[in-house]
Amino acid sequence: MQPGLAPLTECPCARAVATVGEWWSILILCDALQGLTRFDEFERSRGIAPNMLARRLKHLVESGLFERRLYHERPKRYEYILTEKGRDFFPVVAALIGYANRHLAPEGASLQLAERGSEEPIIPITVAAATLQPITVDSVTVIAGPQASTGMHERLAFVAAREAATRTKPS
Amino acid sequence: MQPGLAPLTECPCARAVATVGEWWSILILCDALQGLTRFDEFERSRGIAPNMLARRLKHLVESGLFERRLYHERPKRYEYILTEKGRDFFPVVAALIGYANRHLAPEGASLQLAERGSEEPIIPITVAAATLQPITVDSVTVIAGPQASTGMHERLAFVAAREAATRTKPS
DNA sequence: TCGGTTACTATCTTTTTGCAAGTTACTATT
DNA sequence: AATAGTAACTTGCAAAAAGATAGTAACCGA
Repeated sequence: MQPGLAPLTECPCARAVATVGEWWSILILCDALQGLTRFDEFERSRGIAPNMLARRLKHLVESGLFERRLYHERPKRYEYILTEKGRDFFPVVAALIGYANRHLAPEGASLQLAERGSEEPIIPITVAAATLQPITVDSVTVIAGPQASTGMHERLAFVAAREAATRTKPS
Repeated sequence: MQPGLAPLTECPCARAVATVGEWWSILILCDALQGLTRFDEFERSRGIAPNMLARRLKHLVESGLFERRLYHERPKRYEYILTEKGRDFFPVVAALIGYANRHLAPEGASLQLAERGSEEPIIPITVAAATLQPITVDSVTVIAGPQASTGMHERLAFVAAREAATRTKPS
């Protein structure tokens, strides 16, 4: 009755989580977006064990978020610089920082976003590109995209049915 | 020379990741934001093992993102409904979906955001609340918040120094 | 009474994490 | 020349977490 699981790899969230979804990857990206590039900088910044860091960096390089670049021959020294794909992850990190400062920092923020230059604090919000209307549960849903599989369509149909049912008998 | 690690718990990213940072939590939230509420709905939606699901749900309830509500006495049946804190995670999920559709779906999107009602597709962007300017690596930095510790200030000073250095000798 | 539903727990195996230590290849200092 | 330091890792191993499978408890409906 309920849709079989739409293949895990089809959901964009699942893909994102498979790429950057472990604990450390997000923190490493966060550091990188703040300008860190070198192995020992990441290592010391979070106190991550070097084997973990090596694994995560390898994965992130393979995923195309970092480029491993030789910056010094003899001895070979590498740094990890963000690709365009990596840099474009910033909005997600920004949204996460916004969320954390709203809900997970009752005593006040320790870190916030600011305009580069003026240092004017920024509060991040996620909006629809076309209308600039904020994205909320009440105003926005998900729909099938052009490449949606049959399974995905079934799943969305199921969710829509559930939603209609709860609206009839709200609480 | 380099700052000792600012305590892990102080970085908003680290807090967010500690709360919702595992693989499954984000996917469960994603489902919940689409309207699923019941144990077996989550279970079938992703094919998650029931022990895992129970653990994750417990954690999310303890973190205040879900409320476990009895919807049927005898036999006791519970559903998991999002709290305000849980619903406010939607912008982060939306940003993630946007990222995944841009960079991780070369063949095209299977799932996209849309206006509730009109079903008009929406592309999510993260902007500064005050100016509505998009948040990018080039235009936005992080600065210390009012509650920043000494360690955090040191860390940011280090990052700023690094950045100044790379600007002098760019590549 | 037999099967089905819902919401789990229990057990066990596999995988991942993370600490500690070691390695390689240099440069800089004494 | 010997020692110390830096940078970027790798290796080995114990502990923790994940994940598959199976079982339980309380009902309902035919």
